[in-house]
Amino acid sequence: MDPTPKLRMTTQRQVIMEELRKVKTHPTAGELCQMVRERLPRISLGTVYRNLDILSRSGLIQKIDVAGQEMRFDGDIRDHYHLRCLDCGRVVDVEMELLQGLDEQVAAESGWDIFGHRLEFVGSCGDCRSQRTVN
Amino acid sequence: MDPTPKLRMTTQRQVIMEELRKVKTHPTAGELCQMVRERLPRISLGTVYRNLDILSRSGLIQKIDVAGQEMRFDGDIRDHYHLRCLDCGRVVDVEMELLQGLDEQVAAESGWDIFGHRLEFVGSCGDCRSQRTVN
DNA sequence: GTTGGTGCAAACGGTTTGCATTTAC
DNA sequence: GTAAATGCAAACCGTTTGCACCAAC
Repeated sequence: MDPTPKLRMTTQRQVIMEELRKVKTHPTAGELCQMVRERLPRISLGTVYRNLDILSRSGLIQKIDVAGQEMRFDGDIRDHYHLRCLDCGRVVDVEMELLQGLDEQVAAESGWDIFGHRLEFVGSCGDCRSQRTVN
Repeated sequence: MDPTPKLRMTTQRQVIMEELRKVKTHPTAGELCQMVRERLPRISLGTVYRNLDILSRSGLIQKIDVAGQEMRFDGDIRDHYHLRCLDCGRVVDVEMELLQGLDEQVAAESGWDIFGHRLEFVGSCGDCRSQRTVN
């Protein structure tokens, strides 16, 4: 059965977590791999993916699969919402209270078990907007 | 510059729209291709993708890129929220009022232009839940 | 010493694209 | 007749996986 194989804290895993916690940019696996390579030049992208998967399953980081985009990762495990720029793709946190009662409302209406919700705002960040008005 | 090439209503495009509007299941491109092939056996998946892209850009259908999943398409173009089953992947509509004022609130807080938001509930549908309790 | 982890490269799967041919207008 | 659309197959790209070697415990 092998219920929960015990995690080993390897150098790679350690550094991946540290680098991810260091930034607020919600990097993709590839971006994070680049960051980690500054300290561990021989780390492979496959290892980064494997660790990001394990760490998010363990609840140590968050996988934020932003709609229709490359997967991104967040060292901040508190539940919060995101805002995505349609022009440059960057993702930032939204400072906003969590919406209360919605999950219960949808559970009652649908008859499903509701685990939670994902709210994502889409727009254009200041930088991209000003570039667009130039054109 | 070629600002907006004029759309031709081909048989393929017509049938793709008809089949998509016929169902409430938010099919993937592959699923829709299968459905369309009942009527046009020689249609290619590439054509389906191209048409889905064109139709959604034209606002005739909706692309619902559910986070981290295969892309799905919706013949219903009214703004509405979705509910996804984590076990079987199906996506259904949520009967719920649109949340008012959130976009303005986030725009004010962030300084971005906000185009809208996407709200997606995740849970387990009745079928999958009952299967799980069996195990 | 055991077993989980790593690096590498190949495979995978959804999506996009190049191109010669067909079709709507 | 012309430009847009099609079918086909290959390319693309993010992600996963198989495997031999390595390292945490």
